[in-house]
Amino acid sequence: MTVTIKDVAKKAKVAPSTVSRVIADHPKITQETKEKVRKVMQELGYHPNLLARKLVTQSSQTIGVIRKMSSKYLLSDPFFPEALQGINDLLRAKKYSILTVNGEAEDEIYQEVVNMVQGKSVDGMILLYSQYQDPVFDFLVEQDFPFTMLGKPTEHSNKVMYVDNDNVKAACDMTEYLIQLGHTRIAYIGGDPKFEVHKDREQGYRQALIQANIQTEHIFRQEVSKENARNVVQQIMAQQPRPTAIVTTDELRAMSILSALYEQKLRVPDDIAVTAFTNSMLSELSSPPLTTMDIHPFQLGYETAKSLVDLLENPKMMKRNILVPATIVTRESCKKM
Amino acid sequence: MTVTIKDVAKKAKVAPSTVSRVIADHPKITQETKEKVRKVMQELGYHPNLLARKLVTQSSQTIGVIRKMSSKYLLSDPFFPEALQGINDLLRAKKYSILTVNGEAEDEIYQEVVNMVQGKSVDGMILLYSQYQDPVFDFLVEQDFPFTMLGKPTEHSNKVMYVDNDNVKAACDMTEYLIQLGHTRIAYIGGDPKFEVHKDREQGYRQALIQANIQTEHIFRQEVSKENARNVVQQIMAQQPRPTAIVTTDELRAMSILSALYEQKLRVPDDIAVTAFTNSMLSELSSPPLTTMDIHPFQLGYETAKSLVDLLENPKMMKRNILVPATIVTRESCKKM
DNA sequence: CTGAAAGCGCTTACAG
DNA sequence: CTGAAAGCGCTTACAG
Repeated sequence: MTVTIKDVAKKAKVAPSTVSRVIADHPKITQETKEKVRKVMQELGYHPNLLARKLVTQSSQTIGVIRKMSSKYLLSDPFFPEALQGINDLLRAKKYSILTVNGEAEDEIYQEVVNMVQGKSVDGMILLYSQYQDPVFDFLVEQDFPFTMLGKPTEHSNKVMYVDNDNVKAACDMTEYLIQLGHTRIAYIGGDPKFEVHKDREQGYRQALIQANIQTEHIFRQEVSKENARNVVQQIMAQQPRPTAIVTTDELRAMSILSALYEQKLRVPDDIAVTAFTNSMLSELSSPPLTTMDIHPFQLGYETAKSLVDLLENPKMMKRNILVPATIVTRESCKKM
Repeated sequence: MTVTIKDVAKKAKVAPSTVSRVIADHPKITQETKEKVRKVMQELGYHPNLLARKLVTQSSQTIGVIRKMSSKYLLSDPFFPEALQGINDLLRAKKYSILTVNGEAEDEIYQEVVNMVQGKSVDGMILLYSQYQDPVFDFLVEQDFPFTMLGKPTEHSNKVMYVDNDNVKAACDMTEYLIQLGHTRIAYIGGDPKFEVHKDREQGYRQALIQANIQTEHIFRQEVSKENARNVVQQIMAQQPRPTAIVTTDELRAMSILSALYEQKLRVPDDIAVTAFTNSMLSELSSPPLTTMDIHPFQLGYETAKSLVDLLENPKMMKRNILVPATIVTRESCKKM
């Protein structure tokens, strides 16, 4: 029913191997035969079966992209679509397909990853998160399977290639920016430090305070939700003297805080300053627009994919990690004290 | 190097076909042989090569999910992650893998889709958009390739299965809601009607006005951007008498409008009411929280995937389309006149 | 209940 | 420059 290389060969009166070589545009086939074969391919409506090619070449030309939704809010974080777009663009250019895995349940993800690797469905993997004691990570390291991470690994960092911002520096820079604006009482609202990114940003915040000789730190760790935001805002406002600025680690978190402040009729930036990370469209569209650390999600994704492809093309390459500089974009959510 | 079915067969002293049957848990193999073979599989660390299986069974157990980014802002629209999650969950449960295609350039997407179909890389496809005269759509219909759409097709709607809201009704309901609140001058801000969803929602808006005997319609079609929002708000405010409510068709659009109103120091809902569609976290987190038409993106995605799997399992099934009811969620962005 | 054989649709040394 | 042959790793009638 489907037309195969043999059908083309028969009709063109050549061997199947010749047809195969024409498909690959092999240099040693005469222009004449190529044209003849191509004409027949046209006539018969032939299209190579990729599955068969993959089986014989032992290469799937496919990359698995693993995303872990540790909580519902991560689903909406605009960081991921932008990073995925970067991965997508690079891989498309390099003729790789993308097989996605995303889920909440750790063991579901783990099982899918194992199947993909063992079943030879992918040539490499990209992990979109970095978490302490992650079974997927451990499995890939143990199998010595090619993969790269968007985010700094918590261990084996000499064996694994990753792409990340310098999150310590980024958070430190953001906090320093607020200090320069005259703030001295600055709160920090981030996520669970079992994720490397949150651990680093907390540390950056602390570092800035220390360097500025500020004694009191205000660290809040929470899932993003409206209720949590109300809670934190209440706690912050109850302090004497109260903080005048809030560093948050992403846009949804920042929006939840803006929302809680709005309910309390607190004005941003007049009553309190708020900052975010990521710099997607949300920072620009929120009211007021958010001063944000632009971590360049697209480029992070792009470079993560590029590192993986480089590794696949040259398995013996020296490992290298890439740090994408993060830059502050100032908008109306902060002002000089 | 990699251990195959043959290696297992040899060591277990059975035929390769027997090993294959053990993997498939074939009922006619004795428990005894099964155990023997499984033990050897364990010892050797055998894992079936999925590529080989797919080749011989002529089935990829993979679905292609096509997303088209007609503009940058669509990248950040929280509708998509939620819908994709629904697709993901259903397909995982049914043991299908997901191959994603997304891009801006129409011909790039088209080329990838053709390759996937011709190359037998996928068993079916899901289209996450519906657009007039879309080459991908035409190709799939012409090939009679199994696919379902999230969104109502512009043509061939008898041949194609789709899942959607009743967008005419949803927009009509939303407009009527505002009318019930006492608004009579209501503006509508949506997207290009070449996309079916926007065509329908415009129509629903019109329908509500007609039913309420309101003569003047205010329709704005625009890409989402801060500048466009400023522009539209300016136009709306310049009218005499000016509209007192704005229907927008998604959350990012609504946020851009809130943002422009905020700049103009116009208060929502006191000076003007604003509504949105989708009802992701953004509606809840924006300031003020948005009254939104909940279109249940997760369920839309889930049902779209389910329809496709049903079709694949039973190619002769009667076509059926699914409409997911949309429901208004009221929040603080509207109030009685 | 199990095995021998053919075949899925391709690629790639090896000859000539 | 092209062909015949083997093989990628599986599954599945067909026998027995």
